Amino acid sequence: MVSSKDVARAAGVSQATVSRVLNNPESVRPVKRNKVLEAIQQLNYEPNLIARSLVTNNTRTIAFISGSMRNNFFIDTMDSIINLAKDRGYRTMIFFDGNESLKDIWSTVKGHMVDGVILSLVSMDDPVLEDIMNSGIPHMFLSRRPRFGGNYIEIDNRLAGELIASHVVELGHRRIALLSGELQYSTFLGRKEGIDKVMAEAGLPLEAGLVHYINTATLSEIEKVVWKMMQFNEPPTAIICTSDAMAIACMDVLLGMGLSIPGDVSISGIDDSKLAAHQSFQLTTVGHKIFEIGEIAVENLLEMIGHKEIDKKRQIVLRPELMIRRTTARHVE
Amino acid sequence: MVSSKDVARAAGVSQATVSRVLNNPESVRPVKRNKVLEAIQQLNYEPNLIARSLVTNNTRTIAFISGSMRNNFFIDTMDSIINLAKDRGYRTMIFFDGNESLKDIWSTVKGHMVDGVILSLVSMDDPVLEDIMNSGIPHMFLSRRPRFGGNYIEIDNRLAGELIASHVVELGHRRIALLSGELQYSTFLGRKEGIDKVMAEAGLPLEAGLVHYINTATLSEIEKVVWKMMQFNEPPTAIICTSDAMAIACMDVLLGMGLSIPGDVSISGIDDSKLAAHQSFQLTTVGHKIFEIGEIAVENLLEMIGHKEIDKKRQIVLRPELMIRRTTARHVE
DNA sequence: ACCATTTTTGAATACGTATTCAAAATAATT
DNA sequence: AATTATTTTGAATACGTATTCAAAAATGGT
Repeated sequence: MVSSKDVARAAGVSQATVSRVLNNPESVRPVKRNKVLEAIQQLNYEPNLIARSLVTNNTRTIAFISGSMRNNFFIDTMDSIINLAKDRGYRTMIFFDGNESLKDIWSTVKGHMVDGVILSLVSMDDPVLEDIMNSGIPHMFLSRRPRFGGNYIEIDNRLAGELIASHVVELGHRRIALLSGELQYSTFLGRKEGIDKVMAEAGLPLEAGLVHYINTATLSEIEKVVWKMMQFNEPPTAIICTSDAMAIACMDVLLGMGLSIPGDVSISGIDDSKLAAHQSFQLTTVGHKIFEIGEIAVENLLEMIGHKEIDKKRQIVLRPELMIRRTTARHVE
Repeated sequence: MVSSKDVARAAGVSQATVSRVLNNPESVRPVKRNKVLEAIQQLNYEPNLIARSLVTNNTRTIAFISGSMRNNFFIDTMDSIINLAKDRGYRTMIFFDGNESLKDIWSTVKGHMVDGVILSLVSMDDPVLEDIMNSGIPHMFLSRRPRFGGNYIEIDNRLAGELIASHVVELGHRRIALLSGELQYSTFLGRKEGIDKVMAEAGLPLEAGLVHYINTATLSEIEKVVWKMMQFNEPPTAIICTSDAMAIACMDVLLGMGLSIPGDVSISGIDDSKLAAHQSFQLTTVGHKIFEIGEIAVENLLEMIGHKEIDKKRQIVLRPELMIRRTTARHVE
């Protein structure tokens, strides 16, 4: 691999001068500068960003710890994060949970000396959160956040739950099922609280057999669970899913069983991912423009990286809206 | 940031010993080893992977130059690539085209000193391909490949085109439209050739007004184009799209116009992305297990990185299968 | 207890870059 | 032309790690 030393030799200057041509071209006289530029062309030289990072102590890279691409929420946020970061001159490294713990991912992220991190996949009480918040590495939690503290952006999950539950209740449904994510995640806890509140007020507390907690990383239980529920003497007439991804998986199962949506059963999600709006789904859901969530996360992160208002607490809660589409309908006996 | 020197000082050993504990623990006596491990714990030390890469000259990172996440083909391949690479101990950096040229992306990739690259987004005659193939950096082209040479994995695109066109023709369609990707990409060229062949043999050469070349990065023209075609006196009764992503976007437009699929018009894709199989789409398409494509690319790349059969030409062509689902139907006058 | 081997250790160095500091070259002023 | 101020340059160094090489320590055999 050709290095700046090779360029220096070819151009008859010192390595320092080559470095200057790269980082501060005006500081070197045109004659030499051109010689260097020629040599760079000639040798097809590309600066070693690794070595550069070592000395500058910044990588112009941010990390995004994301959930699986099987979930369109993460696709949408990832897309907006990568694109905005790129516009701002930053590269994004993507990390998935897989089966490693957050602790292991965090080790790797720290090792990569990224300038900042966006985390989308933390449970509320993970012991490593303390480390993360004290690490001095700028961070934004996106959607899922610690129980206490941290910089985060999320939608008002409680409200989201209330909006969707009210909608379903108002449509006259009484046997309502809930497919929830695991409650160690702030997102799903908040959503469920909102739903519980509305259901209680409506005098329709959720029945045990109709509430299921799904592993949102794999969604693997959904098929079995939905299939089973629909075999009941009185199957649910509506299934509230606390994410679009679950709703879409759920629809796949129901349609596969030959049921019609919303004829036989109403389905709803939460997130308002891009896919939910597709004419083939027209999923009723609640959310806030997803791309905006990702962008706000990046904007704030870059502010912190740039030391702007460094100690301002960044805890942003967006107000979600109900998107009534075509997977929910009035219940008729 | 705490370095191995700090650990060394705390443990009362040399920095070299700390390094050894990390990379070859058996080579240091248990007494010292434990002291070092304690100090590591104590100081919450994390090795600087950047610095490590600089000296080892490998990053245990591969790059994936991908198309936009708006296209499910790339989501599926990305997912399988990242996961398999992770299992093998490699991290994946994702690069998108955005509006930079492949040349610029390639510069960045080279700067990051990745151990290998998977490219999914090259046109056949891009001048930078020469550089890439001569760079000495192990590479695999995935799906899209150079006109000549290179290591690649793809499906038999010509056959894919033939299969889908035959299917549509056999269903009795005569006014058939084609939504093709741009022909500078091997993928779309091959697919169109297969389609053209079948259409010619059937005595149904494609009419000018019914063939459109779509910018597959944005898909932005699709709405206008489809809308326009459907206003014709004799609109097409089938639209062949040369990617699932186009087909799904196309369906969105048609359904939005109030048309029924396949009642009013048959739609087909190519790729067989996961999403195409969803009950809400049931898209007729042709392809080969996508996850396998990604995995084969990774396997081969890692072989090259590990210098196994280093100079073996890796040009793999998979045989696609026709997946008849529910978006195509017999044409009745 | 002695020497010969083998194992463990630390000092020094390399990786490729940016940056500091002092020297050299140029420009500005008299 | 001589002096001073300014700009441009190169040598040296630092970043944090892995590795080489020689010295030191431990082990084995007698």
